[in-house]
Amino acid sequence: MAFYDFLEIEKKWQKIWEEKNNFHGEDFSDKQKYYMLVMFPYPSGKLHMGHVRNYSIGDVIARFKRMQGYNVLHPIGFDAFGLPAENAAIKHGIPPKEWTVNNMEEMEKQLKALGISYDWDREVKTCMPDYYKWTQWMFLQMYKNGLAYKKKSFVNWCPSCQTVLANEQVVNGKCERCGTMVGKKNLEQWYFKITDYAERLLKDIERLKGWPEKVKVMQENWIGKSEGAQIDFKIEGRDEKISIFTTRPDTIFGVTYIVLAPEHPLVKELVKGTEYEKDVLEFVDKMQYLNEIARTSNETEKEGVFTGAYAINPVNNERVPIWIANYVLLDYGTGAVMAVPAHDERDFEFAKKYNLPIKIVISPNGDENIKLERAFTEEGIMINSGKFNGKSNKEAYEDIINYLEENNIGRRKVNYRLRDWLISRQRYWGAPIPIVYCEKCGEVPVKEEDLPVMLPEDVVFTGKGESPLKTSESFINTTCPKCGGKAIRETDTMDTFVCSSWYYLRYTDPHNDKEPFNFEKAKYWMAVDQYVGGVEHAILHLLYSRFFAKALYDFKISPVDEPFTNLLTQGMVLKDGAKMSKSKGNIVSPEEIIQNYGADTARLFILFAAPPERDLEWSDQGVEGCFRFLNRVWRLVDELAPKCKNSNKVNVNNLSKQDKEMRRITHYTVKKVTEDISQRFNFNTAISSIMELVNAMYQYKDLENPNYDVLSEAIEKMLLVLAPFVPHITEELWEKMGKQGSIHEQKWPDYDEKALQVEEIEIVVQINGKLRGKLVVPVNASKEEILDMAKNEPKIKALIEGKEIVKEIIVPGKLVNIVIK
RNA sequence: GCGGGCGUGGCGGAAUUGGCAGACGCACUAGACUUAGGAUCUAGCGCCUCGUGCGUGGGGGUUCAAGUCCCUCCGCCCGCACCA
Repeated sequence: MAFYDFLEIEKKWQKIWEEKNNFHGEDFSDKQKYYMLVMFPYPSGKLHMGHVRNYSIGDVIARFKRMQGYNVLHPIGFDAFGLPAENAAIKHGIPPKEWTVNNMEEMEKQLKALGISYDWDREVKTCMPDYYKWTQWMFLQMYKNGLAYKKKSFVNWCPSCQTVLANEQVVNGKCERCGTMVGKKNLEQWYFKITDYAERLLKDIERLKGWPEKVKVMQENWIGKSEGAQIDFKIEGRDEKISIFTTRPDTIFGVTYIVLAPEHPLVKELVKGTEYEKDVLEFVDKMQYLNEIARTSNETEKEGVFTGAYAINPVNNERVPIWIANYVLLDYGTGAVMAVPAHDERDFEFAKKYNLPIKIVISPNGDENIKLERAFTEEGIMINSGKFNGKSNKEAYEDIINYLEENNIGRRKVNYRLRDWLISRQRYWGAPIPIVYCEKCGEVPVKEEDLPVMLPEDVVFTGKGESPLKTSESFINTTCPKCGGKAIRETDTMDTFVCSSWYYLRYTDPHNDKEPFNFEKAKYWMAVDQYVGGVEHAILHLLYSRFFAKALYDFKISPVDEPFTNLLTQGMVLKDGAKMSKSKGNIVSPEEIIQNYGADTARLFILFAAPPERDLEWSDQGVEGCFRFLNRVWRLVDELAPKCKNSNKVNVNNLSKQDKEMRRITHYTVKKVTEDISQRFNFNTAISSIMELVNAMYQYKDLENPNYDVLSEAIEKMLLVLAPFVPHITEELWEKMGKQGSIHEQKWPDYDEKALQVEEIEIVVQINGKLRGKLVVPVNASKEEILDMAKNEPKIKALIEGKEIVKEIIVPGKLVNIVIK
């Protein structure tokens, strides 16, 4: 008997698949298309178990859909720009390109060793000029359409990565990549105007029926829509006004002070030359050095100072003091707030601390004599609010906005938390922003035909806060595309999330050198039918990609305005209850597992141990178990192949009871696996039902007279349904069975409804809802017959003897419940 | 605080519509084969006070019947968090 030599088998088939190139997605095929996408990896050097899980899930779906007759696009590539490459250059003197290319080669080998059915012809690498040329082209389209602009403002600065970060890349005040506390810097930077798309990004979440609720809620919160009013307050003795945003215009009569963010541009003006100047500027200074988290946590105590200036409440001309405080943020709303301590918890806390007046304008029941222990934020009746008194605050909300608009002192306003996407990075290893600065013409975009703006190689990596591109003479000096005069290049590169915001489109036409992709090809393949990846991209990559799709759709470049129809967020791979990490020393290397057990075992374990969305606890013994199962399959087919090779189609008219039962299990398994994969992606239960089939086959084959036609059918169907999970062993056994062609090019098996039917079924008999006996009855027995048989079952008969029967419930095919007193 | 998810044997997890709780796998126990076994096969395996018993985080409810529906409490994980 040949043993299961997984190393040999996997090598053999990987070579054949590569030569035959049979996982190719065909443009414009008549077959129905299916675009199966996994999030492409950063080329860190080695695959980790998270990758293995991601790609195994994707591969099962791709192979399954292919067998079901779809024209499947299943591509892979590398998100290849980014900091680690540059850090390697600083640390070890290896050029970023060399480091990245080596890593990609290594990871390609590992992906191939896993036997994932990628269309390798479509591989994209974002760091190559043939790709980043088009990333730069995308920038130019954004620029042309007014969605790319430059502005100076306080930005997030990671001192470790020595670059600015987008808001999305700051997690709990820390750098999303390296975990360092992020600071603030006032810099001139490039932005994409994602805020123009806030409403559409929000509204279209409704259309994402195939996305997890969790991700949709996260995006909704991130966009953070709130409705209210913008109201102008005059400043006493000045011409300027202060505009505030509020969601509670109904409380405007309760305003007792105004608060500006410390960085608000008016602050310095208001205090200039006054006795308050010193204190205020000191406070502003202090705030600037605080990081985001210390500044914005609601556990941080509220602090503020009076500016000495007053504003006038436009509805009642009351004079209210203007303060600055840490709890007001410059970049939300207008950076200024009207404070209504009676009806806002934060304002209440602040007013108590600094002894500011509290004026009640909404009362729970209309009563004016009420005392507040804390802010009253619920609904009520308007008081102390002039002509709005006596109305419900809900009604007053509308009336007051109308009043403000009529008198031109305020207007209805929708505000979003989402801010524009900061895309400049002061780093080398990214796509250069295609802009030059001309002495005469100023900021000028590079002409499309001059793309790509190539990354130079004569750079010095200092790791010191400025783009290394500044050290390249050959790069920096250029001529103006407009006037031909002397000009210098923009030295910042683009955030790598720009590269990954459109890669799914490039896969549809990866070798096009005339345009980023052909519209018709993209139209054929898009949208992505199933996207699989980690939930850590719930906001970052997934929101940016949605923005790109919409912007490109508006420019008539993309055929779709939502890129991903269905999204599966896989759980993490844990070891000893924690995420695998170097520092914890709980890493299991995919390479080692493949070496010791084979790729098929690795894939099988990872798919079997938990449903895909859930976290998965690594278990060496679990791997062992999966390896045992594959050996069981191997031995079974190895033993039976000679007897089954030349068998015929099953003659259904000539089957014993056991033959029928074997066939029933075979066909039921096909049904179950088909449903588990296609309806719910429950690979774990699909695999367990195949295990049950194999167990049943072991029993059956050792009977006195097994029917080899039945066994042959069972083996064939078992191998077919197992093929998407463990592609190598099934291919080898398919060949052993004397079958023609690759198992992966076979049609997904059907099941025969008739084979599923049984003549007798087991029925549960309950007394008062408790299990008291079992009964085998003909499948077509009537309710009366079933009840009769149940009552005559000796055990049941004894129990109901002499008791009054209150109720009898018969559920055909399931149970009988006799209720007695 | 708000939002989302989860809680089932020693462990990972099944139970699709309210209908036999614990499929499948791991671990464990006993046996067979064997020079040997960490291979393979067979059997057992929720708990206990062994009953007409108990049991899906706790308590209550609806129902002939609840892991599943309702109420309530507890615990854990994830996301957001002074957003005016």
